[in-house]
Amino acid sequence: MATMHDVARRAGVSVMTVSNVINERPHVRAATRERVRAAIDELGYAVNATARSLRQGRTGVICLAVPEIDRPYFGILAQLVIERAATDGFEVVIEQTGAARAGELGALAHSRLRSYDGLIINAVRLAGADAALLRSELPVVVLGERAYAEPVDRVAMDNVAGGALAVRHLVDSGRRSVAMIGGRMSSGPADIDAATERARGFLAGAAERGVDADPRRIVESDFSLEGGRDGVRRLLEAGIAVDGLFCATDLIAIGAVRALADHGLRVPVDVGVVGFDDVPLASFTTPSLTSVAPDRIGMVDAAVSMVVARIRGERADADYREVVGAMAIIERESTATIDPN
Amino acid sequence: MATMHDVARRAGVSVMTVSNVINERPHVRAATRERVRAAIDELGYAVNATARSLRQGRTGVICLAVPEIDRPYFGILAQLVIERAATDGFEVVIEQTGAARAGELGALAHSRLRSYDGLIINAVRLAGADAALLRSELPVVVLGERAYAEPVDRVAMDNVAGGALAVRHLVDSGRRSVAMIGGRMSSGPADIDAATERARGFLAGAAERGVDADPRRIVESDFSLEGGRDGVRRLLEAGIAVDGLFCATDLIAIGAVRALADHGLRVPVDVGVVGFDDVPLASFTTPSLTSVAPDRIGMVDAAVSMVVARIRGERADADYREVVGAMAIIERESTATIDPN
DNA sequence: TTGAAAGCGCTAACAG
DNA sequence: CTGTTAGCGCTTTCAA
Repeated sequence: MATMHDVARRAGVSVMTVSNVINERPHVRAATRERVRAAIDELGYAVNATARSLRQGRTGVICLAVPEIDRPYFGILAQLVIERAATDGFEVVIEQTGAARAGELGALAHSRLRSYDGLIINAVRLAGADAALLRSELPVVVLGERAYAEPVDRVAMDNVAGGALAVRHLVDSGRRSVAMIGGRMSSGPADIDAATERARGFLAGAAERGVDADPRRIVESDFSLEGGRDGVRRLLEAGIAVDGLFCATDLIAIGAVRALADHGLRVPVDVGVVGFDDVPLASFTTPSLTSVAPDRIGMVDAAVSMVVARIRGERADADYREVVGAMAIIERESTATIDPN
Repeated sequence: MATMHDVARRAGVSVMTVSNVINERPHVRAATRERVRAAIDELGYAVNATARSLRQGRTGVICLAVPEIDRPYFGILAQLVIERAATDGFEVVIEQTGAARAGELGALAHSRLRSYDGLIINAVRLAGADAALLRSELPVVVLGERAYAEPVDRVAMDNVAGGALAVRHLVDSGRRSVAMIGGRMSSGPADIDAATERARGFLAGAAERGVDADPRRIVESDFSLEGGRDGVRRLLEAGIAVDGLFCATDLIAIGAVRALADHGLRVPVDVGVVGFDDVPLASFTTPSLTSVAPDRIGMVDAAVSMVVARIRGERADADYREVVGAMAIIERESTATIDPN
C-alpha cells in the first residue's frame, strides 16, 4: 500500500500538502491540488484510517451493541442507526451481547479498546450497579430499557404504557380471559427489564379494565419464535383459559399464533393476539398481527443525537438526559372484534 | 486513559516488559509479571487496539459485507460468521451494501481504509469486470453468488440446483401450472446473480418435468415481503394460472402467501408455495413454508477458513478456490400434496 | 530476563 | 501557500 510519503514524493510536495488536499483544507493552490490528486490516482493511494485514528484520538465510529442481530427488531434498529449516524458523519459497527450481562460489559470494554467514539447499547441485563460504568469518559447512551437509579444518558420506550395499551385493546375488542407470554415478575427493583415492565403494564391494564389480573396468567419466555410456541403450551397445560393473549414481542406472537393453531385454537376467533415491536412482518402474517409500535425512528434519532453531542463535547459531563419514546397500538387482523353471534 | 508508559512507570519496569506481560510472552519472571499485573489493575489500563493495529499492520478484524442486515437470512449469516470467526481469533464488523454495486465497491475500499484483515462479501451486483478488485492484497472471499469468469476465492450455493429442486417438488406434489417470483431473465452472462440462477433452475426443472416453462411465468421482484405481495398481484393481473409458486426467498414467499390469501387463494389447497433460504420463521408461519435450504454452516465455515488462510499467508497468491455448498429441500405444509378428491 | 531505540502512517502546531 | 518537526501508543529489533 502506498503511503502519504509516496504520494508526496511523486507529486513533489510535502506530506502536509497531501494531507491538506485529502482533508479538503483551504490554502492549497489549485494546480498543486491537481498534482497531488493525480499522484493519488496513479498510486491508488488511500488514507490509513488506523494511523489517522491513532493520531487524532478519534475513530469516527460508533458502536451499536444489541442482544442478537438476527432478531428482526434489532436488524431494523441497526439499519436505522446506521443511516442516522451517517448524517452526522459517523460509521457504525454492530456488536452482539447475546442478551447477557457479560456480553454487555464486554461491549463497553471493547468500545474502549477499539477507541470507538461512542456506544449505543441496547442493554437488557446491565444492572443498576453497573450504571457507574455507563458514566465513563466513553460517551454511552442506553437504548430501549428504562430502569437505572443512577443517572445515565438514556433513550427508553414506555414499556409499561405499551403493555397497558395491549391489554386494554384486547379487552375492548371483546376478550375477558387475558394472558401474557414473555413477561417476567420482577424479584425486586434490581432487574427491571422490558419483560418486567411490559408485564407490569399488562397487570395494570387488566386491573383497570376489571379483568382477572392474576400473575399466574403471565409466563416467562425467550423473546423468540420457540418461546412463543412453548409459552402457549405451558399456558394450556396449566389449564388457564385464554381468549386474549399479549406477547412481549412480535416474534413470540408469531410462535404463539402457530402453537394456538396446532392446538385447534383460531386467531382471532378463539383468541385475540397482540404482539410488541411492530416489525414489518406483522403486516404479512396470516392473520396479520396487531402490535404495540414504539417510535423507532424517534428513539434512534434521539440516541444518535445524544451520543454525538457527547462526542462533540456539547454537553456538561453531569448533564444526563432521558428521552422516553411514544407507543402506539397498530390494530390488525389478529384482534378483529369477535362477532357477538 | 492510562498508557503502557504509565503502567511501566508504576511497576518500575520498561514498556517492553509491560508489552510482554500483556501478550503473555515467556521470559518474564513471575514476580515481575505480578507487579505489572497489579499496576495494570490499579490504573485500569487497557491496550489501545488502534496503536497496536498501526504497529502490527493487522487489526484482527474481518469485515462481513451483506446487502441488508435486516433481512433474516443475513442476520443469521452474520451470527454464524461472528461465531465461526471467533474460533480463529478474529472479530467481525458488519457492513451494509444496500444490494448496490456502489455499496459493494465501497465495502472493498472501506476494508482497505480501515485495515481490516479480510473481507467476506455477499456480493449481488459486483460484475465480472470488478472481479479484478477482488484479487487484491486484501484477502477477499465472495459469498453466496456464483458467477465470475475471473478466478476469485468464492463460496457459492448451487442456486440453479436449488431452483430445480423447488420446481420438481412442486410438480411432484401435484402442481402443473408453476410460476416464480423474484427470478430474473439475464440479459447476458454479465449479471448472473442469485435471481438469475434460481430462475434458470426453475426453467430447467420445469422443462425436465414437462410443465410449461414459459419465461413469462417468472416475475422479477425485490427480495422482500412487499416484493412477494406485488409479484402475486402482477401474476394474477397478467392472467397467468398458478397452482405452484416458487419464490426466490422466504421473505418473498411470506409476502406471496399473504397476497394469495387476499385474493382468495388458499395455500396449499389452491397453490403450493416453495421459498428459499429456510429461515427459522419458515417453520412458524401458517401454513409453515416449504423451503430450499442452503448449507449455511458449511458455507460460513468454508468462507471463514478461506479468508483466514489467506490472512495467514497459507495459500499461494494465485491459488484461488471455489466451494459450492449443498442444497436441500425442506418439505412443510405449504406444499402438502393435494388430496386427489 | 529486561531495556533502549526506532518507527508504523498520520496530523497539529508552528515556521517560513 | 507550503514545509518541518514532533508524537499519538504500541511492538519489532537488537543490545545488555
